[in-house]
Amino acid sequence: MSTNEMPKAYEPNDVENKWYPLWEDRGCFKGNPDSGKKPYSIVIPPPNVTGILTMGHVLNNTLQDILIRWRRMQGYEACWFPGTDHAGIATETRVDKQLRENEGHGRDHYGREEFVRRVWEWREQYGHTIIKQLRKLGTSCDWERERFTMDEGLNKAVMLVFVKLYEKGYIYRGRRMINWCPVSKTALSDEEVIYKEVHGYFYHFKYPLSDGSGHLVIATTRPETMLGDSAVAVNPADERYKDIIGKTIDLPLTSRKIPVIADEHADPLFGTGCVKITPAHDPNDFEVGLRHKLQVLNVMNADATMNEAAGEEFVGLDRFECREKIVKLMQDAKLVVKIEDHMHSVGYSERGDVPIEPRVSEQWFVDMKELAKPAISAVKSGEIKFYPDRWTKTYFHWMENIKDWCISRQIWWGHRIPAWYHKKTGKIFVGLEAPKDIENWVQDEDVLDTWFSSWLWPFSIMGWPEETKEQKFFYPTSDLVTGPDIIFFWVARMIMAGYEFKGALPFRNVYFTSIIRDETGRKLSKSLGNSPDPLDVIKTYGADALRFSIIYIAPLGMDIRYSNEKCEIGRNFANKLWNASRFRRMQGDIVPFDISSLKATDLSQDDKWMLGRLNQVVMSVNDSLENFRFHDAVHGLYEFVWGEFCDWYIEVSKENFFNKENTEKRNRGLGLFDHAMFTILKLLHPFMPFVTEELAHQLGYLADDANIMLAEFPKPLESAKLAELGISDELIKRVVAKFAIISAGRNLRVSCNIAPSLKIKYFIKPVDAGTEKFLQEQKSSLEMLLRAESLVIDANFAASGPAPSIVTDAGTIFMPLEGLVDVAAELAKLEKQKKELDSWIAGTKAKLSNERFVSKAPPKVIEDSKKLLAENEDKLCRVEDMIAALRR
RNA sequence: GGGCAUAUAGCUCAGUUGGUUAGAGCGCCACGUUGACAUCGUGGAGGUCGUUGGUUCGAGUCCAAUUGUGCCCACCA
Repeated sequence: MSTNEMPKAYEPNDVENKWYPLWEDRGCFKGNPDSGKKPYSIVIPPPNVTGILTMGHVLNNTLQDILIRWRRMQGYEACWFPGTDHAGIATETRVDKQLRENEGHGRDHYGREEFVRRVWEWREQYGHTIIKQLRKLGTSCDWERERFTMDEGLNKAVMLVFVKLYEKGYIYRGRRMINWCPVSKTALSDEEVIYKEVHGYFYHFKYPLSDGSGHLVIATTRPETMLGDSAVAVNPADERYKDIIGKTIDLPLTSRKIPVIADEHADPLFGTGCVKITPAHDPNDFEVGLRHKLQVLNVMNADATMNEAAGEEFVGLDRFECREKIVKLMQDAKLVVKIEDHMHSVGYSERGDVPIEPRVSEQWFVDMKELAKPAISAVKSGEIKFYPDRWTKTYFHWMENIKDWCISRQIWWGHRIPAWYHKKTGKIFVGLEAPKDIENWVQDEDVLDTWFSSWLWPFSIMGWPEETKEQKFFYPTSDLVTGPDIIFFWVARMIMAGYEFKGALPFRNVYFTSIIRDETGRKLSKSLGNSPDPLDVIKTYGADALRFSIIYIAPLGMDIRYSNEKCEIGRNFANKLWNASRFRRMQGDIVPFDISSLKATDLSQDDKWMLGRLNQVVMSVNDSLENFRFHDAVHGLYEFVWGEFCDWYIEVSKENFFNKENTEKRNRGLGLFDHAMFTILKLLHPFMPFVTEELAHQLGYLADDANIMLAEFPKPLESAKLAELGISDELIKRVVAKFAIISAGRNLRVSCNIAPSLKIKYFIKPVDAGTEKFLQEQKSSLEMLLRAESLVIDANFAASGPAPSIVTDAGTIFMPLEGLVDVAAELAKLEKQKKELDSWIAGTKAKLSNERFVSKAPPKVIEDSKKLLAENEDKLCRVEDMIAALRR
């Protein structure tokens, strides 16, 4: 081995492209239900088949990959089930658009059967993009188990569920007011409506009474709907309008007379207290209409243009054109009282990005109330846990007020509703198979909401309704990682489906990810152009860097502020690992080493410190991951690897490594280094799969055909072993204090402008005999780290002249420089330190002499305070001595 | 209108059950190519924890009020 095999800087691209196919070929990702190990499973939130990888996917899938790799290394039979979602409306829109662009005709030109065929074709050609992209990120999904929500097996599951729920009476068909998207021309569920605060106008119109006795003033934000008005309502308790109830109105711009009715819906305190009632175009009015048996007059077409019922002069107008025209006509007729600016929230269609239109139509619904019950208690009892826990509140609120779910969609791409209508009798047939005498029946034209297949995902992906080994072994799944934006769409419904159809929870833990925003806090979106392409980022920084950085910057349960530059954190860190490994390679091949035969006498204090800290890190990484504290795990590792292992351990090791004479000692040092490095690589592997695999091989820790991703995840040493090796918190503290002396020595050098290359004399006056012995043993390493010409450790040291010095916990370090010392500056520095100590001591003394503190605070706290007080008093003495010496 | 979250260094965030006079990264300043690393090293400056009040021997950490910000739900004709 020679160093020129390892370039100075880590180049991730080749490494990543090399390992991924190898892992896949070697079957590293496979989940085997017969292994006899403990199961650990995750189902991917299926990305839309039309989708391309976004930063949101990166975060979400990195988290899942961390969990799955960690559990796999821990010895679980880990299986990550991947797949894609057919995304009904999105896909249909996409393919329709493409056909229009390429062939000049939209979907209607082709007819249902041909269009659906074209969508499948499209899916074959483009539908695997995101799956390929996920591989670039390093996700260790069991790709052989990839499923699509329109697969035959999943279709069977969907059909069966529909029939079962129909037979149970939970699914029904009804004429209801639903949310209608005029662009997609389909019904939507309540959850697919996005409310936006928009600026509009509040139009106050006069509605003349038919008997000529005057007029009422009504206010509306949607003048175009007046063409469909069926009544004007006033509150029955409203004295102002008592006498008008029962009269009729001549509805302007129409030839219709509509009644004035009394209904609680009218709020006497709002506006004029009179409200126009348009049963076909407003959900509240629809209810009023039902109560009063009013005519439901639909004045719009499916695309939200006005229909014949609106009147001749309005037919064909778009609803917004119609609005303007009506306002104009009302103004001409002097029926406009006023027009006010008005901010209000308007429901928009998620896909079409236009205001939805309330519309009365025949749709299929699921009555969710019974389904919700076990799903509520599962989360209440803690059988299913949410991380962060606060999402349970959102969940309960929705579940406890759950509404019927509108599941039919007037599109072609999706699972077709298994309902047939008899041509003559109109009878409804619902079943898995079409009726035998099919010639007498027509099938329902609608397809099911995409989520009606997604909610079965945790078991349909495992082959349900067939009884499969996979289900027996991997269901319920372990953890679910998803965004809180689909808690209702997906998470809640999966829980309901799990209990209803499998009789068991679908997953035990749900981790809700953060939302990714740009640096200025805006949501990432295509239209804002602030959405980086993860593949570009991977090319520039590496997949490991992207993965690591995004976890590193993800605050717990809050939004992430992302920018590409943040990936430098991960890139630099990968490079740091690379160079630490490069350094190791320069010291020669790996040597035989067995941690279990190690004795305390084999170890330097620095070794013990390093092993002790490494052990703490092992514990905390495992603990953090158990609690889904990814951020903590990553920060702990970063800090340890960079700030402790590289900054101190490698530096102190150099003395040993560069001295080739004591082979035994040197080899032991190399072995210890390798033990630590391999442990670090394993700990980091779930976060940075590629570079860790590469380095484990570069360093010779693994056979060519072995993989770090299948190595055992580090476990902490037993406390007996730690004690046996002389590793304790006390020892760790001592070594840290030694490092503090070195930092102080460097500080002295810089503050006196001593060239770093210049070797100088240092003196250390240790605090006590124990420390003196401890430091004395490590004199040569101290000399090296201080770049000292010489170092004297002497409890009785007294500077002969003015000597810059710094007082630390372990002792005082001096840098005597005859003639070069700026006495005033030194004094100022010491005075500052004295002042700080004085005030600290005064504060602590006051606290300790406070009777109530002494009587109420826990003994441990008091003891610690006293100990610190003594230490700091001692420190103060030393500082004062120094000041006196300088003044002499 | 209801709910959830959040407010800590110039920026982005840590800060576990209240207990040394608050930490990290980036940025900034100074110095530096010392036999892993300038995607680097060494040292340094910089916050009193949104505001007010309270509980407590002791509060960034608990409580109340208040202000700002973000999100969710409901509803406003």
